[in-house]
Amino acid sequence: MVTSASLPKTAAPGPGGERHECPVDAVLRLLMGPWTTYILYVLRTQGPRRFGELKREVGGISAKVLTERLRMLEEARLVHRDYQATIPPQVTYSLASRGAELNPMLDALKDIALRWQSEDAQAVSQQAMASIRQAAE
Amino acid sequence: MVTSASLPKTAAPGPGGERHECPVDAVLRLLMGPWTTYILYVLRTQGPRRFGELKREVGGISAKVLTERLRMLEEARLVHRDYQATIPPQVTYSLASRGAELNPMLDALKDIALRWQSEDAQAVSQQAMASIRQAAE
DNA sequence: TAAAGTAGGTACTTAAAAGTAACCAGTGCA
DNA sequence: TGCACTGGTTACTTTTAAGTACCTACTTTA
Repeated sequence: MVTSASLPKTAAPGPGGERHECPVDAVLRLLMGPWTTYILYVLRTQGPRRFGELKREVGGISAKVLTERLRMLEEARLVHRDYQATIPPQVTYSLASRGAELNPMLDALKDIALRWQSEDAQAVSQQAMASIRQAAE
Repeated sequence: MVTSASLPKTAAPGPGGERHECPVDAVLRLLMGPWTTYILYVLRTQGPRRFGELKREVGGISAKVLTERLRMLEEARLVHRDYQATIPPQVTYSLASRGAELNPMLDALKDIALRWQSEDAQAVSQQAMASIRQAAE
């Protein structure tokens, strides 16, 4: 068993026990599942969306998982849920202020990710060129 | 099935199919599993470490999962593996330059995470105070 | 002689997450 | 009349990830 006192503040301790010690990990756990960043991306770029619209735009997601994700994001106050008890009911989801707070971080992450991707693509194409040259000998 | 052409560049497409479309998601997938950020944290703050040391410092992790994570981080070139074929063999892991590139992003994420954590703690304590006042009436 | 440490690998089990399909109420539309 | 739309919920199945335990080969130490 891991003694929590011995763990640094940014630790992600054992899966069984005392999880929510590291705030960084807590935020990463919000973003990590499949679909989550995609949902946030749609709300960021397309603006507020109703449940059905969201489900159609995030093509392939099931209603169950979309509901789970939205509930989780709502609980973390990253998105806001507006329920109108009309018939049929009208539920609109929008990015809350906390969602917008993530933007600079996500943009920085995007810069890194794109740079690495192009570096890797370059490395792969160079490898391919090398093996073509080798085959030509 | 989702047509990849219809997906925005930051999409995290269906779990079955074409995953590695979104570079942001690709990086998040590196960081997300349990232990991963912890391993990087140890290498960032403590410097290069051997396998056994790492296993002891990341208390509670199994050799299997530590190996998996290190292999994944090595393949993504976040971590460098130095193998010395001595007897017994000596394997040292260190943070590669790509690992250091993540630092600004992780620091920004840490700022957000800590702010949210303290905000939430404050909200919880205010709620507790309110229910105490209510009980006192 | 036997245990402990080196850096893992392999097989099996378990638990969590995701996917699939059916269903709800109430109304509009053909 | 019967299907589709609204925003989900529930039960069931499948997939995936993680955990546990045991194994290697060689050396040092007690």
